[in-house]
Amino acid sequence: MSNNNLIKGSLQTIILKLLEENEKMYGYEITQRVKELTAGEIKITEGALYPALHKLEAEGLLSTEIQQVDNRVRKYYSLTKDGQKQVTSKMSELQGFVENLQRILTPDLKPGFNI
Amino acid sequence: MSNNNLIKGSLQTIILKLLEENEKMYGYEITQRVKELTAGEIKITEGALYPALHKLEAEGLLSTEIQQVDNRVRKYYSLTKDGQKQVTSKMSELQGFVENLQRILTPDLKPGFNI
DNA sequence: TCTTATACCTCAGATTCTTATGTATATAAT
DNA sequence: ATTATATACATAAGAATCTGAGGTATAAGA
Repeated sequence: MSNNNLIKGSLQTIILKLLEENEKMYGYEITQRVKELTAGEIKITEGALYPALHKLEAEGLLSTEIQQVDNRVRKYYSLTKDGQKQVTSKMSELQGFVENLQRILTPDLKPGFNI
Repeated sequence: MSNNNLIKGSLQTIILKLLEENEKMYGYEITQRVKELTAGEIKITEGALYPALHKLEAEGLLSTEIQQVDNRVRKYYSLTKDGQKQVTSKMSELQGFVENLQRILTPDLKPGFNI
């Protein structure tokens, strides 16, 4: 509820990874999934999510498909081929960063820590 | 060397934690320590570091002390009492965020993963 | 009827970074 | 003697990414 400023830079990876697991999702669904997975501790704001989705689409990593559900419009996003490739590299980039972070912040457990 | 955009938000915590372990450090020393701890994978740029140090000092978390070493000026930073308190909360905030990130990104290992 | 939930969107402002630039001394290389 | 690299500080323009507020619209529950 206030540590969300740490998200910067990892939101794209979160979106891509969720779409790798789910085939297709719409924006609102993504916010709810993240809230659910983190017990409400991380809340993706719409002001961050939608611009991020639009950017990923503009970069060719996501494709969209509009559906009508109960008179409501849903915009489904799914990974393109380029997007599928990017998931892997974005994930290892983020994992590598987290490992480096642990190396800096927990100097006691240097050799092999489990993630 | 390009995953540095993920640092956003965690630089303050890195600085505070290093100072908790080292009593006092100067800016250039911090950049070298981080480079050394991460095998050169994370490079703190001066444009990011110095403003961050100044901000932490302005917030009363760090105090400074200038020293002359070989006709060169060094500005040593150390934790104030407030700074010492903040290290703990910033650290648990960051650890909590990383845990939530793992919950989102690695849905396979939900129960108890080691960090 | 009003609030909450669902579902999309934009935009001003804040924060935090990168990259470039500037100053200055010391040392190693050419 | 000069140039490049290392040490050591700093600022500033611009980019990227977020927060928070606002807007539109439908559906369901109080």
